[in-house]
Amino acid sequence: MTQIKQSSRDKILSAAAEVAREAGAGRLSLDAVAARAGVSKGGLLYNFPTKASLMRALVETFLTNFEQELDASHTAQDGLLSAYIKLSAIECAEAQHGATGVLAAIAEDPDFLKPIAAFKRRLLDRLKSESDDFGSLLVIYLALEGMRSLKLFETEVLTSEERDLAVESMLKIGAGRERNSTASL
Amino acid sequence: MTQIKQSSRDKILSAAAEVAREAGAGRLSLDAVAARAGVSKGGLLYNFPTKASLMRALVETFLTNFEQELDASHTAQDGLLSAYIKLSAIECAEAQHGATGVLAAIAEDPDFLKPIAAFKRRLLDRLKSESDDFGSLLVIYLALEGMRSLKLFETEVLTSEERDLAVESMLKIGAGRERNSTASL
DNA sequence: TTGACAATACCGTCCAGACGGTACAGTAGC
DNA sequence: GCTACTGTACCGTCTGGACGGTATTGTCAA
Repeated sequence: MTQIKQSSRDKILSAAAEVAREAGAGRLSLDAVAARAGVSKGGLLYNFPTKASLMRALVETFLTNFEQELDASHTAQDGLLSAYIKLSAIECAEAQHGATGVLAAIAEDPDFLKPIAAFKRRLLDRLKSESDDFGSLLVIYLALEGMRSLKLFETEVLTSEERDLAVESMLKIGAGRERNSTASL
Repeated sequence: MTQIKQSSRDKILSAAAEVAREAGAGRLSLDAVAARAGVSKGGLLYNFPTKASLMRALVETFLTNFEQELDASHTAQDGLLSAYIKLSAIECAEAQHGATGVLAAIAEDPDFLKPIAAFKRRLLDRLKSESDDFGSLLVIYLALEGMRSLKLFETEVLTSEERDLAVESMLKIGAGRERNSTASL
């Protein structure tokens, strides 16, 4: 019972992300999402009573997924910064990811930026506490933010080789500055 | 005559950016823009026959303004990279800038990303030709992209002091790598 | 074991309102 | 008298969401 509910919710959420990517973030309609998810509009509205609740779920699942993956990667041998760099690299190398749905949520209501901003700030503070060179950390943090931004907008500005080179440089800059770490490349 | 037309156009363009920022990028309506600009809807549609043409103008003016400012900053004493870093810093420190309108255009139609991506790629290639250390350049380029992204979404993740520190670090990383003097554009 | 009922998970229809866009008559200033 | 609008009225379309209906599954007393 929870199985069916879960899969239906997930289908809707990924359908929403797909529609947002194809039609444009501001052109996400419930009808289109329902059609994409193979669900009737009534069914969609059963799972998400309002459009706003769908958007909220889109943002929340994205953030919690990311945090879980980050915590999973952040093991003993990898410092948080290295884990964050590598996770971001993997995410940006993937063919598609759920961030386009987040963009749709923001287009719908700019208030959705608040939890995202809080999340980012919390992450930066965590990174800050593990670094000795705040200046370099900031540059790396911003560079990852930039990489994610380019990916988010699906503008293929960088080639995959350039992205790899950028990640390599970041690890080189960041590795030496990580507190108590045996950072490997 | 061109004066009046220009000021009216500009009023509409900045009004569109304001509406986008306040209501959300995906909630930009012509009625709201007209009201904001102190112009009738007829007047707006006289200047911009379709919504798409308004969006196009929003993107174009943003890109051309940026390129003009960059070329103006890029003097003999300042290399292109330094100029780009400083210009980005100034832009991100400003209370508001026109990029929110660009976001609205993207929300309306993802195709508007194409000219933006082309612009970014051209800029990166120009920077590339003036640098000896492509890895560091990429990190700086991405960091500026990230800074602009944070500003674009108006998420005040970084304090102004942190932003200054980041810029300082970028200049430090980038300055030594800049290929001196005669740069062929 | 079965029949009555209830909760879940949808479907299909309908509608008020918002939106982009058109048309056009009027007018202020150069 | 032309340019550059204003103001209003209107149309067709789309959208979010409300609502009533329904099939399936689960629960529980008799």
